[in-house]
Amino acid sequence: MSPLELFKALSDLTRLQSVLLIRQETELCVCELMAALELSQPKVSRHLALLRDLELLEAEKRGQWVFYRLSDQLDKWVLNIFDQASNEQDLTMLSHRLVTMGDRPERAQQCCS
Amino acid sequence: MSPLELFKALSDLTRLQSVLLIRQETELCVCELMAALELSQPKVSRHLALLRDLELLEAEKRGQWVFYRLSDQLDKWVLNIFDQASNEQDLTMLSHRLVTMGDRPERAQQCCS
DNA sequence: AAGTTATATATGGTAAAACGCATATCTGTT
DNA sequence: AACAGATATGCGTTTTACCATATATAACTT
Repeated sequence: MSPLELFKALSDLTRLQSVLLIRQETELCVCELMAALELSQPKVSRHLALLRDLELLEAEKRGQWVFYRLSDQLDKWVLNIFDQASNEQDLTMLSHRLVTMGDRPERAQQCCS
Repeated sequence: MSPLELFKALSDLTRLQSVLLIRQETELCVCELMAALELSQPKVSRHLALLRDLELLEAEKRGQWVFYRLSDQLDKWVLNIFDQASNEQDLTMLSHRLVTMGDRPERAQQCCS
């Protein structure tokens, strides 16, 4: 992954929002991103496939859903750039649509204190 | 300047190299960038104009030359992203072509200790 | 003033990216 | 088995980005 490849990957609003929202939420499935971004399924799926091919995202199929999360291979400089962008990019509207969406897939508890 | 606008600006190799080389050299004129990047004059000029319109670069005409440098209005997060990219982008070949180019415009001394 | 150098921009062509729609696949359900 | 939901992909179209060439402008030189 070169800086140029990263900047190309993030130079589309759908992909930028997808990456930053996934980073914030740890993982999201396609239907959750459809709801948050208010976009069609093929459009979301195609952009996620592109990010997966670049190894920015990893996909895991669980039942009928495919969950995407940040690759655990990401270099620090990539994560630093995500951080800088996150501080400038407002995700509150997207998060809100996530919380209020219907039929959100349930997930195992991340924490059991 | 939004993250999306910045990533679009940096998602082209000519623009990415121009910005990082200008950042390293403080300022460069069009003919120096032509020599360093080995590109045609209209190509360099057009990409610099785009970066200037986005207010990433400032242009100053001095005699027959136009010198470009980073805008002094840049937010910290933008500079941080430049830093992260600089660490990953090799500019040694470009710097070398700068040093060895013929008819390089002379500049006032930056320092007079 | 005529020529040369440095830079900017207009134009038209080409290639890449993104899109919408249709469809295929896979999983779970009745 | 039939159906419904979730995801991926094939395909034709549109949009966008980039480029090369030509030309315009400004400054310096002789």
